[in-house]
Amino acid sequence: MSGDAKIIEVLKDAGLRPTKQRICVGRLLFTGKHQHVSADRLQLQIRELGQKMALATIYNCLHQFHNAGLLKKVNAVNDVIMFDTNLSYHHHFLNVDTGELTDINKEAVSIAGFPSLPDGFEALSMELTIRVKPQI
Amino acid sequence: MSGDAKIIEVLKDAGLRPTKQRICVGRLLFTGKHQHVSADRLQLQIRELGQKMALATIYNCLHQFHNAGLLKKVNAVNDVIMFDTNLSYHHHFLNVDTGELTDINKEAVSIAGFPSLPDGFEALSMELTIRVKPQI
DNA sequence: GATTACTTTAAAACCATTCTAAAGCGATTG
DNA sequence: CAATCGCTTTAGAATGGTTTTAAAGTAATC
Repeated sequence: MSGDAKIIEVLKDAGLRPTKQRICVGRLLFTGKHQHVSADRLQLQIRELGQKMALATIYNCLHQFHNAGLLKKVNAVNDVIMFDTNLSYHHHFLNVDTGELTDINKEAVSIAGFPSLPDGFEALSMELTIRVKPQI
Repeated sequence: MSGDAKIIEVLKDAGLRPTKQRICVGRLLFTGKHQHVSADRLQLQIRELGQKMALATIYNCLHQFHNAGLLKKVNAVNDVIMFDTNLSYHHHFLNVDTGELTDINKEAVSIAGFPSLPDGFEALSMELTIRVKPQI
């Protein structure tokens, strides 16, 4: 399990105990390839590995990872909370049929002119969503 | 009720029977001033008028108005479906504390460069959301 | 005015997410 | 290594926004 060592380190650095469950979720998420996940889909993936984990635990993990800055929360889609392993500033295509998100190449879009914020407010983040659907 | 005549016309043009309930909701929505509403908030407004309407009816109205092109659906906020009476292309500030949406002046932002879509997909809409919160 | 089709309604169902409180486990200490 | 302490996990119940259901109501048509 040399792969787990890295994940255990990441968890510890984030101030999270490296429990069996967090390591399992971490292994699925931090593969190097960015992905967009929901708790539900993660549970399926875990089941496919022959393992079992309470949905509440998966939600716990995702929120803890998010609070630790290991995941980004993206606009919920069809009432489902989605997390993104790509932490850098970027935008998304949203397939309205499936709810699937795809990263938009950062260079492909640029937002020109930042609007002045309402008085007394500060900006936290900014995200462009392009809703797409398969052509008929 | 000379004001209602206009709303009845709008409903008829949309192919919707001008029922008491649809007229009531229409009167609250199509005031000339754009707004962002949820079913819940609409029900409160209706109650304040001393009227009563099943929540399911309000949801029905909102979806029917949306299907008829009288309302735009905007990104759900805190698991609440929001509708926008401003049909033109524009963007939003989202107050993360309250869920309140505010239109961004169209001229204040411009999106430069449209990314090429995934193969076989067509774009439906595009929306920029700037998450804001009150300064401490 | 009767018929017909569409609407509204209250209540139940739904479903993603969160909460609860009891059992489990990781770390620390001696 | 064993005992302890506090954080975690868990199953199941609760929550809350939205949708469905099926029965009663109402707009339009003839």
